[in-house]
Amino acid sequence: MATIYDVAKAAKVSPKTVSRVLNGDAPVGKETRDAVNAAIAALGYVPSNAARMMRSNKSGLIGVITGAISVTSEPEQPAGLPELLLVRGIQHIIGPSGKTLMIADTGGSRERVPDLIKTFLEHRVEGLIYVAEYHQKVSLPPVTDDTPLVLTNCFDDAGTPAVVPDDRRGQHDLVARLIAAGHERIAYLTLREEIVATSLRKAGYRDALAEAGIPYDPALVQRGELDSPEGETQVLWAAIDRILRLPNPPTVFCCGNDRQALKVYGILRSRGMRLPEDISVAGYDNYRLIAETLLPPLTTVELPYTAMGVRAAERLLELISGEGREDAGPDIVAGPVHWRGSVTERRSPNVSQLKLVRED
Amino acid sequence: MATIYDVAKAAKVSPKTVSRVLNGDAPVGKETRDAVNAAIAALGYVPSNAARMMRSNKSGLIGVITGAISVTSEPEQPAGLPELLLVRGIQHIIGPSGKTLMIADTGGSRERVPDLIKTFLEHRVEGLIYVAEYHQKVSLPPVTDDTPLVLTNCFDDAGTPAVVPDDRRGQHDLVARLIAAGHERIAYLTLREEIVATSLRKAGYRDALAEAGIPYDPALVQRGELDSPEGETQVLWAAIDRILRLPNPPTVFCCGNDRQALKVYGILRSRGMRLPEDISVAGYDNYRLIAETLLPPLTTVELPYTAMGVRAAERLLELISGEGREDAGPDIVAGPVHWRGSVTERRSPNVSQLKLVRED
DNA sequence: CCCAATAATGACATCGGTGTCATGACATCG
DNA sequence: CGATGTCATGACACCGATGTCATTATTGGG
Repeated sequence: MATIYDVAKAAKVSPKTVSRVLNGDAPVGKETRDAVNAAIAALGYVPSNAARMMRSNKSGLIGVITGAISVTSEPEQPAGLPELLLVRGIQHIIGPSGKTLMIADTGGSRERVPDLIKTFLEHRVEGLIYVAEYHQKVSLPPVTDDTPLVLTNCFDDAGTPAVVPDDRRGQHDLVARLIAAGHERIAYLTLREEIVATSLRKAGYRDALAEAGIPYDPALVQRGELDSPEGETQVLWAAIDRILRLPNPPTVFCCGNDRQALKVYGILRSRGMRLPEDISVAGYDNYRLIAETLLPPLTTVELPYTAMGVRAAERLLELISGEGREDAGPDIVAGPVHWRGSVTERRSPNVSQLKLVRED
Repeated sequence: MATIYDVAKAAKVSPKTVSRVLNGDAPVGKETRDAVNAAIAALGYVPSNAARMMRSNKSGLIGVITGAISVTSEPEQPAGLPELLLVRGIQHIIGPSGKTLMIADTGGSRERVPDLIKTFLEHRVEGLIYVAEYHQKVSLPPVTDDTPLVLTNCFDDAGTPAVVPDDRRGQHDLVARLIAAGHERIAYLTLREEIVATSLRKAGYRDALAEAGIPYDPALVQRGELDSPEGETQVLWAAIDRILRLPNPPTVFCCGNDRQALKVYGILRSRGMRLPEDISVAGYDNYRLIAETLLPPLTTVELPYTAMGVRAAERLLELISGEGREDAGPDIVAGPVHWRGSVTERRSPNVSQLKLVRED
């Protein structure tokens, strides 16, 4: 590959002049500039980032660590889409900033993280973003002090800058909207207990009930997922069965996520119920491939992955430029409710009022 | 950040000796080695890839160009999952090879591709992989001769090394399996006509019919998708309605993809049909989130994205090492049929014989 | 016991750019 | 008209590693 010296020789100028043409950091005579540009084109010269970096000590690189690329476990799960959307949000900010994203994946095994960090440090990345597959607590090996780190979709005990979803508020907003539509008996099928989101969302569910003065009925809240994916359908079947046999059954099922809602559609229909005439269903995630494709389309809460990615990238850029503070606590990002045909309006809700709730 | 000189000073040796400890390319006395390692740890020294690269001219980087990260159009589509799986396959090969992946995305606009290529060349990537979102023909701007390029999920007129899915054979295998299960009236709901996959799969469908001596009935093949996502459900409704009103209706619907199959489930059920007792359904893609979650689980053909990524990375590594030929034509990768509960066995098929078909 | 091979280490040049400083040719101003 | 400033350009050192070659100490073979 041609170097700046080759170009200089071809254009009969000094290497430094070629450098000036490339960077425009000092005036260059028009004829000289043309000659240099011609030589560059003729030789197919592309400047070497490595050499440039040697002097400037600026790599222009941002490192992203994710498991999206090769998740081995949980085969039926969305498999990386959350991380994909997060990375998309990150790219949305990093791209225009002139920096380049380097993405590495853990290959599903957490032990590889230190290796990846080391590789990134060798490339002298200016900042690091760690992306988790679902909202969780993590503990990463320490990185250098010089290189800022932002956690996304996760947090740690050390108070590392983090961006997480507002699960509590999301569930609250959905349930509040259901109540506004006239639902009062609201069943809730949860995800696994250990998941951070589960407790937060349960709290949000109770918040909304309390606000509306509706008593909390534990019989309406059933676990719809096991630790292992085995026999999941049966668990869900049993949970739904228990709830529907209640003396005062619910008018709507809130599901732990859209995928669970997809299963619930099948189970309810196999029991001969019509959706949404006989029973309403709501999900969580706004996993559009499911939510928008299902018949009827699914009412759900958006997990604002893209927005979180945007926020994480912004925070990282602030930290790099020295503006941001390391200790500013986690950023909590809420996503909107998407109201679709899977929930009946039992009475016309005062939507304008709810919009205020949504936007405050 | 500490340099090799800092380490050398701290360990009271020459920089070159530190280099030797790092690379193990010449014998170093035990005491010296320990002293150097201690100094490295104390200073938190991480070697600079840029400086290393200056001498060796080996970047150890592989560039991947994809639209996965920020697809703007087609909101309901799988949105990048195919590319995600492809990248996973690529990573599976590149990671162990000791090289590092750099992933850049087009941000949905093809015009950015030349820019991305330039950025990669500045980083002196050793090879490039272009990943398309669906099987299609592309025409990329020329890259340097030194840097090998492999197209994945796409191909061009110039005969650039490429890896594409075997849509014809995939559809053939599925239909052959349906026939083996006793189905003879097989409806086929297609995707958009312009898509490469559509014509290939239609050919595969006819191949399988011909092999079994079943006459081709054009009335059973209906377009189930429009150019724009508007009114998609209506089109599908109409297509299904036309087919079901035939004097000799089908026993199974083959869908253009799993997402379409999800919609077809809803439509058939809203017509009061039971799945799979009254009618069978098959998909394409093996989009597991849908195929495994649906009730009943969906029979489908796998689009072997991961395998294609693996193959593309292998080919690229061959090209980089000089083994591979530039002109070896496209690699066509077939995926297996996944047989699940959405298709009834009308007669016990000779599966062992089919397995042979599958594995040859 | 001498010579050759090997171990262990360092000095120095080099990779491809860019920052610093110097230089000469004009242009402008008081 | 001389002093000063800007334009246009080049010489040279430097960033942080590593390849080459040189140097010294040690070991083994004949």
